[in-house]
Amino acid sequence: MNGMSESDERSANQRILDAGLRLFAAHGYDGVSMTDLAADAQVSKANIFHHYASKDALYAAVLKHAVADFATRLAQLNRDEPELASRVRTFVGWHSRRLREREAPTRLLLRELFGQGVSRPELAHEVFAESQRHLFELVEAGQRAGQLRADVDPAVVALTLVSVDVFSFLATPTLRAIPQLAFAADQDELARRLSDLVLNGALVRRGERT
Amino acid sequence: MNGMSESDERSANQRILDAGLRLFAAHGYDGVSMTDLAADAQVSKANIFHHYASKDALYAAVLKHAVADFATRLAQLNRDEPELASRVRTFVGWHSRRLREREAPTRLLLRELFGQGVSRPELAHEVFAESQRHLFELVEAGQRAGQLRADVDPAVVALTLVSVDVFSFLATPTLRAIPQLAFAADQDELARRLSDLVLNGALVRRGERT
DNA sequence: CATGGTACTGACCGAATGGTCGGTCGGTCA
DNA sequence: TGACCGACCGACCATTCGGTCAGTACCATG
Repeated sequence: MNGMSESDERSANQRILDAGLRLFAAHGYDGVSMTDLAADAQVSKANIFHHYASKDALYAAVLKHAVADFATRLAQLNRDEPELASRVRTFVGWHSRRLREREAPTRLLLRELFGQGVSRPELAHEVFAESQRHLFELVEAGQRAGQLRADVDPAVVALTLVSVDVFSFLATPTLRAIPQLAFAADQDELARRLSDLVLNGALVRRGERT
Repeated sequence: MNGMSESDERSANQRILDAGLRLFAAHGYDGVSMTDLAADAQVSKANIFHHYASKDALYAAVLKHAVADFATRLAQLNRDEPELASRVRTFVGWHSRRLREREAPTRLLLRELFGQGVSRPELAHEVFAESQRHLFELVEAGQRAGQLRADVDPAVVALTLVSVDVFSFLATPTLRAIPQLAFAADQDELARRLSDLVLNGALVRRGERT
């Protein structure tokens, strides 16, 4: 039995990692001091340096965990949905929801992806490329099935979908304050409207209606 | 004649503001020290405090200038372009280009917009809302002219266009490293493909081809 | 010439920073 | 039992932080 009085049975190391994830995600590398970290993890500052050689090393470890966490969950996309429109809608909603429910790792990775982090770009890079790959395949499958135009670049579709998801996630507070855009704070509503736009386009057409 | 030996005839105050813009945009509020600022502006640290009451006050001033700079240039959108498709393409290209050519203020404003700044959200908020308003009008005009579907929400179109622009801007280094997405680093190419997707949609249609 | 105001500086301050050190404690294994 | 080890801590260190202050140089107006 260790000395921890109540609850919080996690190892000190785990608490450090958790605190790092939460604080670095919320305030950025420079916005968090080792003293903050130690207090949040209920650990002595010296103990953090016992587990990690430097603040940089801790940040790197936190980032690595965030990446691992993300990568594991990426594989579970449902491929068996028959209708293409709902497959796209499902992906967008799922992606959008995941950003929010894993807010801390998302923020951390985005910072790296945007090159504003302490520059460990390769990691975030991998995660992003992976999620894009999934979308490429989805679109290409739609093209092979003859449901999607052959002359649209799958990359534009993929880029568009995740861009809107990411932007909506990051700008949520602002969007909520603009009545016309408030819908974007609801992931399902966003998925519905966005996939409709991307699939059907904004121009009027001569023929049918979906 | 002041003591400045060569070139750099700008006032000290202006140099401070410029340094603040550049450094805060690149490293964030916490990532920049007053000593860094002073060195970059070729001014004594005490002089900065002579012009601005605190680091916060300087940051606020820098942010205000960035906003002003942005707002002035926003009004010059060409409304006389007859064809709708090229109007959209023009807007996207122009917007995307402007983010890049005004990189520092853009980064500063985005940080605020994403709520990761020192929380002065109202300012960035205004700028964003304004650019969205322009797009709303563009789309609504298209709808009145019968060129755009009446049942698409102008807000989704607007959100989509700026989302992709912003994401492409922020993630440029990453995008360049992914062959399929490298096109997004070229603003004109991005404008072309994005506006095609948003206007025409990805689904195959029975009738014509654009 | 005095006077006063503004731009500007070097030297300095207490607090906070990332990081170190000597040492305690509880367990493991020979 | 005793040697050893990793987890852990309080106290401490040099440096840097944002900010202050007394004073100088310069220019305008009386």
